[in-house]
Amino acid sequence: MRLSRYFLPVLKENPAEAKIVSHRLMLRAGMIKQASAGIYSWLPLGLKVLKKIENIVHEEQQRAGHIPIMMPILQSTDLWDESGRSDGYGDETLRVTDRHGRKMLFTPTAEELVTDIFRAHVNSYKDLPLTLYQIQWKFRDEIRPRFGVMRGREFFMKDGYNFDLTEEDALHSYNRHLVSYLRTYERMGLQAIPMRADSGPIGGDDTHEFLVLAETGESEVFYDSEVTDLTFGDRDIDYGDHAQCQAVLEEFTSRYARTDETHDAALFDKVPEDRRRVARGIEVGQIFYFGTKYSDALGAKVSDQNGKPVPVHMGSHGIGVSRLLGAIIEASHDDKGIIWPEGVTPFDCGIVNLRQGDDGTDAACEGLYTALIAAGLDPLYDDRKDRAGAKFATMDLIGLPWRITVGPRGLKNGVVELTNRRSGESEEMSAEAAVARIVEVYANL
RNA sequence: CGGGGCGUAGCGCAGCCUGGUAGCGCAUCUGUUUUGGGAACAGAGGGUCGGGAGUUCGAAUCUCUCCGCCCCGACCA
Repeated sequence: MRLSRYFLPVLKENPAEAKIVSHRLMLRAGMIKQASAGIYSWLPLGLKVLKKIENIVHEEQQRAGHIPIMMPILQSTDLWDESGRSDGYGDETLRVTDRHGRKMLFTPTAEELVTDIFRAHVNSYKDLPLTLYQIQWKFRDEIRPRFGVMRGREFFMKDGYNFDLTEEDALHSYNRHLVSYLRTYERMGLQAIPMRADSGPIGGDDTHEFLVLAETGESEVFYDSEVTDLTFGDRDIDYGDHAQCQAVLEEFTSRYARTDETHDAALFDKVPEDRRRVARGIEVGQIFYFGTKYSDALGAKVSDQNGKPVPVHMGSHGIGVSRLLGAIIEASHDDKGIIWPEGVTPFDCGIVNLRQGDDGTDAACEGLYTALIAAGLDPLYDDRKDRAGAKFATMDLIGLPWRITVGPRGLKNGVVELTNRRSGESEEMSAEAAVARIVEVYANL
């Protein structure tokens, strides 16, 4: 993309309403525009990152064998009357009445809808296990929306639902989700720690929340510092293997790590004192096992091996996709702006032309631009006739991980400058070498 | 919902107390000179001062009312 033809409305000054860094930077980098309290329009740069995160979530869900569907944003309240959860979300549920007087609500979560699909079409244990998921807009009429996309009223969420014949199978689904979530967050450059949590209105016995440590997090968290040493990495895992998934769950959840909802001071005291940590965290996901709560209420049964109808065991699992943008920025920024991890960056590399209009630098930049595109990358070329400082400030603000700077001085010696946003380190090399280096970085993701 | 605050140009703000018909910085547009870390000069455009009602000869300013937004708390991906 050539910046001169893009729509990137960056702000030099901080909007007054934004108090935390991720919100400020998203507004300043021209990623979002507030439409009303807790509701945002996604501008081109923000939408690009949102889609990248969405893609990673899709890929990891499907790698785990989960099947994408899409359910409506607006649903009838009938199913909620049936599940007995009409007031489950209370005033957070935004209700509307259509022209015929039918009561509808904006989907805050979709256990009822998905269970209705299941009961209509699945009748045999042979069709299990089944996990359906969607990435779709949700609406919860938060008492006090704040922090930009971190606590919006409208938000983009992946919500998945597993259906299993037995409790044992359903707990494997739970574990499988935990494993797939660990992979998902790591691909975005995030460490999200699973912590024992409270189940809230979804209900259920087993539940873990995934927390990204950040000073601006809304939850207080208590953990054994050893949990921060754990990484999933790129280990090979068979998502169908119960023992393997169970082992990962034990590896990542055996040490003390809880949110304030479930914190147990006596247990925490058993952690060696030098490893006890109290911090704040941002919730970016949660997994639940709730057995037959909804299948009983809604009559979601299958015939078992003996031909007897039995209610299915279920769980539900969520990742806050739009919230993740805020969480990533909270975890990865400096005083100049955002620092995107390569996995989610809106553009792979920036090209800065220090002397726009100069035949030599123009030609060199065009060459780099086409070479990067030919290599399958997505560069952003700042071809505006602007001063260097302004271009660098924009690049730093929007946080692209790599930047190639092209100026007449370097070109005399046949070199361009390759800069890493995170380290700030620059290196001079030929244009070909710079392209090769960036290609290599993204190939290894 | 309880407590606090704000609403004046795209963004950040002053003016309000003590009424006299709107201003500053940034951004934008034009021109000239510039160009290796947010350029300089000259000029220009852009506002029913959140809406309504009232007081007054006269309201951004005083009064009432409605709306919107932000911050602290209870709730949540």
